[in-house]
Amino acid sequence: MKVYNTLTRSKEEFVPLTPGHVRIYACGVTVYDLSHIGHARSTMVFDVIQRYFRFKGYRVTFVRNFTDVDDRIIRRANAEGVPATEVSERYIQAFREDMAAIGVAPADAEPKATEHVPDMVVLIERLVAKGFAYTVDGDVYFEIRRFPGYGRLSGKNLDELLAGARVEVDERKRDPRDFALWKSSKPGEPAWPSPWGPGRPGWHIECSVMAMKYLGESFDIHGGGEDLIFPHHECEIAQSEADTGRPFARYWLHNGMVNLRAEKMSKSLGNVLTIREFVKRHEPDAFRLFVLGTHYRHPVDFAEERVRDSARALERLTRLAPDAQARGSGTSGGVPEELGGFRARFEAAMDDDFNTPQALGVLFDLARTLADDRERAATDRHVRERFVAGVSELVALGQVLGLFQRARETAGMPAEVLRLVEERGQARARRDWMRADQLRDEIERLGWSVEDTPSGPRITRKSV
RNA sequence: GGCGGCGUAGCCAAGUGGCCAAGGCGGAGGUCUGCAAAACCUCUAUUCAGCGGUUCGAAUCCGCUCGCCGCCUCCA
Repeated sequence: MKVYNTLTRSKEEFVPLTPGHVRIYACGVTVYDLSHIGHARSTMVFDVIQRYFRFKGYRVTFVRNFTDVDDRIIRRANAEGVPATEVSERYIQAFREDMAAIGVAPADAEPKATEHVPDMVVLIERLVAKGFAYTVDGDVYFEIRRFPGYGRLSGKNLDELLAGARVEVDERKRDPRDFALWKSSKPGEPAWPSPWGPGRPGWHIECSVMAMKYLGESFDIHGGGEDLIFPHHECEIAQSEADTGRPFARYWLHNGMVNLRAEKMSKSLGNVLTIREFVKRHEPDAFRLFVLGTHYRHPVDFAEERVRDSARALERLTRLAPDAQARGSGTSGGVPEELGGFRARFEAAMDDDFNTPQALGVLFDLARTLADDRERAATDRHVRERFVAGVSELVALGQVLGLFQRARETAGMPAEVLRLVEERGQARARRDWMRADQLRDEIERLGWSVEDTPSGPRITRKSV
């Protein structure tokens, strides 16, 4: 299996530190507001990576943190006149709901920064003791010059970094590029006790501490959005390795951004679409297909129209079996030999740095074969058996990507719609076509559509 | 300015030296059908931003040009 490692800027053969066990840390969100679809993509990408390792038979320990101490959280809390924890808890809850809505599995551990402050203090103390950090007026800074590897991950040249520094120079720092490990808190800000006085941790230190606490001083994969490469991940490496003297994460994986109107989606640009808003209009699996249709390292331009294309593509897979989306139908007995090639191709694609677009291509190829089988299933027993086994295989492979986790939305179908559908069925039975068409129109008005198939009416929610 | 990436059919998107350049959406034709759909089948890039070069052979390697994006500041 090969993965692209940002550290070496090349695809490398993946070999876990402990045979058979993969340890992954993915940077989560800062919980100061609702998460948007850019967060959704990043989270989903690592969800799929994690799922794929399990599919390959690895034991996986997957950690995704919450940053719940941050300037923006404090600002919001002050604006609302509530404690910071109220803001962060609200959005942690929202994040979990959003992730559940789009089928992202919870991580094995989802630690919060505020629950690990004492551990951070300990690490900072050690960095001070070892001469990598210094104290100024209750703040503690990491002295990047003391860590020779600084800049390696992001490919930054230290001199150029200094020249291009756009941050206002803090005269108290020994070097403008030094970053905060600990910030003394002002009145009204959350504070924790420390040898340097009450304060709160800098952003980067939390991930170092939580990653090492849950995964060990060295672990396999550290992931996040590519916008975190510098300075966040660069600083994590410096802090961690300065202390342990050992390699921190061995493979660094970064996902591309979600753009809206050709620009990176971000709060500061005001071009965000929240997950919450998104799922009102689209099926979760349509989003998954949309996201996985582009390789994770590439940027993806968001457009409603493209999600609708994905929704139509999804139909191609789900129409194969009315129950294709039913949970649990993914377990299959024997897969006929002539279908074996699909799984092999699927794995080959995924083994190559999680090439989900190619893996999806395999799924669509399989779907085409099965569609043809279905047409001929009525008259050929062998073909029928192959079709049934093939659909199981399709569902099984789709589930590796996190697709088909829940039954189609008919569960949320209003009783009214159900009643109209039944009435229409009766009208059709007496060949009262006029009444049947009239009922179909009524159902459409309620936001659902009916299609007649050999096995009965198929009701789906109309998307937008 | 520094670093990194991208430019493949109407749209989206794989492919990074050699069978006919995956797959999806859209489109065209056909089969089927109360109707409408859906489904199914077939077709839809002599060509990979442009120009040079290396090679028996390049979308894939090298150089230049043009266009776009990200990071260098909080950011998934």
